[in-house]
Amino acid sequence: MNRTNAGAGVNLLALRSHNAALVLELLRLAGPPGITRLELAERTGLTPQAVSKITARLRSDGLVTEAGRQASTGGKPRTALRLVPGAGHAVGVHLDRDEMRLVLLDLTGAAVAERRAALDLGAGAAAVVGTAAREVGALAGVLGEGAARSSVLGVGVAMPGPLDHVHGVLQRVTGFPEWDGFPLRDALARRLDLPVVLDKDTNAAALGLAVGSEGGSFAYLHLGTGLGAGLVLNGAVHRGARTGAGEFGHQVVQLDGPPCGCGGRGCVEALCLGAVARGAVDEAARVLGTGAANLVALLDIDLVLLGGRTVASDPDRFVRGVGTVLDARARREGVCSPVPVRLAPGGPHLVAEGAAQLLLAPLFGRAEG
Amino acid sequence: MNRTNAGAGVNLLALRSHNAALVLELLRLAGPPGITRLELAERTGLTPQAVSKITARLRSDGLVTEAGRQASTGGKPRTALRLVPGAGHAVGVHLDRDEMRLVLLDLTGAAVAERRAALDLGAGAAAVVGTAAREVGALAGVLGEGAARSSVLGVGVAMPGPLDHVHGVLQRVTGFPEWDGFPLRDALARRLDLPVVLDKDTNAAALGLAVGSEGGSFAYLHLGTGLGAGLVLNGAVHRGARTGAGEFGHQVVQLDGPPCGCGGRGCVEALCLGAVARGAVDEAARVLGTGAANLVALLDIDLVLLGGRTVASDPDRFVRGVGTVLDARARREGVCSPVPVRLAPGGPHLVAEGAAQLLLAPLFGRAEG
DNA sequence: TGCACTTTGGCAACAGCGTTGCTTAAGTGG
DNA sequence: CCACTTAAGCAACGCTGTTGCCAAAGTGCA
Repeated sequence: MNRTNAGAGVNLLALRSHNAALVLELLRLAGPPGITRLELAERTGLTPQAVSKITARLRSDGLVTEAGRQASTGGKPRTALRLVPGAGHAVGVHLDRDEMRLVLLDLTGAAVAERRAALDLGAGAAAVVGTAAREVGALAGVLGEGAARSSVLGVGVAMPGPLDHVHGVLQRVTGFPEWDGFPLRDALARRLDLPVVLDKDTNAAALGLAVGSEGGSFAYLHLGTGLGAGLVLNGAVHRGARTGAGEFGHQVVQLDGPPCGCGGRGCVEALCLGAVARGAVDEAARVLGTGAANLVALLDIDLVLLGGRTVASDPDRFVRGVGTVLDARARREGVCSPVPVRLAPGGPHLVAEGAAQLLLAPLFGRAEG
Repeated sequence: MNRTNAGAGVNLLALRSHNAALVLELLRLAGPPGITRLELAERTGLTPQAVSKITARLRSDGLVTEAGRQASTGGKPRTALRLVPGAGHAVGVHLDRDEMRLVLLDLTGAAVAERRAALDLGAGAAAVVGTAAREVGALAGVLGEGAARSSVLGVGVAMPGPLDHVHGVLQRVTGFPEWDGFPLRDALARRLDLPVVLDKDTNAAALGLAVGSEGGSFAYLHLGTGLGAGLVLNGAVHRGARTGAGEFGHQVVQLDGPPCGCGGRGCVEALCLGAVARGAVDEAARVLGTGAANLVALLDIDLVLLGGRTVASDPDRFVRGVGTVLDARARREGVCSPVPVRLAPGGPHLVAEGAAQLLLAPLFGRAEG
């Protein structure tokens, strides 16, 4: 359940869905081999009987099924339970600078289908919404027209910020002033007659990476044509009240440094991309590492994941360079185990998959934060 | 309730205490004038009847009492409810470099008594624990020996980090290696036979400031002999898994800048305090503002509060200087309303009061994060 | 092959939560 | 004085997780 803000009173209905979501989340983490009722009971702190009742409900709803038995330990063997992949689907749309990537995920988060299309933001809102709607329709078409089709929970859309994920409104699309303040979520929702959720690309990526990992905190640093971050704190994507969190590119790491396109001076993004343009990848990694170290120290992050086209152009050097800075900083602070740096897994569909996870998340108790 | 980690299953007992805590939190926010049952129902989302039952329990527990009636709006006037201040107390201890400050708070967070004592960390753990225990005993003595005395929930201790608030163990006390790894919480708890909670001074300050404000996110920047931060995200103190969050002083804002005592270069703390030492307060404020702007952008913070002896020496210039940097950054990013900067309220007892709040917080549903 | 033992997991009864429907209490206003 | 309005408790209820019990389904030794 959630924070102590307004309307956080919990009645029996809320309790039920909370516990059901908790069980679903553990089932999702368990993956195809499944998890037994007694393990669920142990991990939730609920009694085995409560878990039996909850899983019985989930089974009769078609979300969960039995999946064989485990080896006996001297008595009746435990029955494994697992998610029914086809019980729910979600579409994820990644609107990037020049192309649109779409994925269709099942309940377990596995990609069922993918699509790509060219994207021209200059064509205006109506055209883009139309294209997106057509692509979503075509993608969902693989499910046929029966129950599978109606299992689509909705569409998640991820794109570069700034935007407002609460209201689903774009604030600004650099280079295309006609998009200022466009209510993309509602426009697409009306067109598709499906729930739509809008979020920043970096947040979607972070959510995609957070799925399948328990609790923990990490930062996803995306270095492509720009530099941004997605933050996961205690297992939840941290967006801030205005979806502004993760603005990492214009962190100043060199007071009165070289000017940046944003009007500031000494921004990480400018220093980083400038170095890359000069072919000084190691220097770029060192700058990125400095920003990452600031972030890690400020938030006590467990893990740093790197991604984006620029990183992908020389992944090892970036990972090594950032790691070196973090290690040095950790050693100075007397921390025993430095924060690990890794290349973000997931490949080119990471953002689209994360966008789809925006709709799956509520099922598994990951509230929108 | 909390995150989806382990043991987050919610049974009826947990539900009851959650809703009770929610009601208590609203009663605390309402302060002396109190709040009516129907308002509580509206704000919690529970039915009036549920609130009646919950408040009846709280009244029979002695935590809540009726406090007059509101003006009628044409029918039976609503009855206001308020906390019973004396129903619970908590002691807060602030261990600073050279002195120890203690406060005794009642359930509403009001200071009932205060004490000060000299502190010599060089005297060793046993001596300090002894002094602290005596001071706590003397402070609690004002409650007499009856029910009031037994209403003391425990003792919160706040001191400079690094430390581990989960295990209540100090990691390092700069200048006094004999304190490395000292289990202060357990030592004091055994001595006092009371629950003890340990946290960083900046976190305690942030908690103290968070009490009485709803939801929201803010950063408390403390500039004294060092520079640290306390972060409150969505109404909860963000500590990180290792109580490391808020390490703000050694954020690098000038790559390869002047060396800092920590071994790094271009840390905010070194630049800031260096400027202050040179009498360049405006420059110090500008540097602090740069770090603050980084933090605000990264986390989408609503408010920045400044405190600490150095800030107190020229508060207006610091507030103005930091505000200028934040405003400029906000304007560049096209944000309509810049993040406000204010002097932290609360005075010299802020940290000690926050330390005491560490024990009151669970009653009001503010889980330890 | 049979029986004792272990372990799983459903059934039934139960306590306790918030909810609903209703009644009583305590005001206002004509 | 009485009709009306609003607050808040009482009683019955549905639903939650819990407890106690028992059938089901294995293992392992005689």
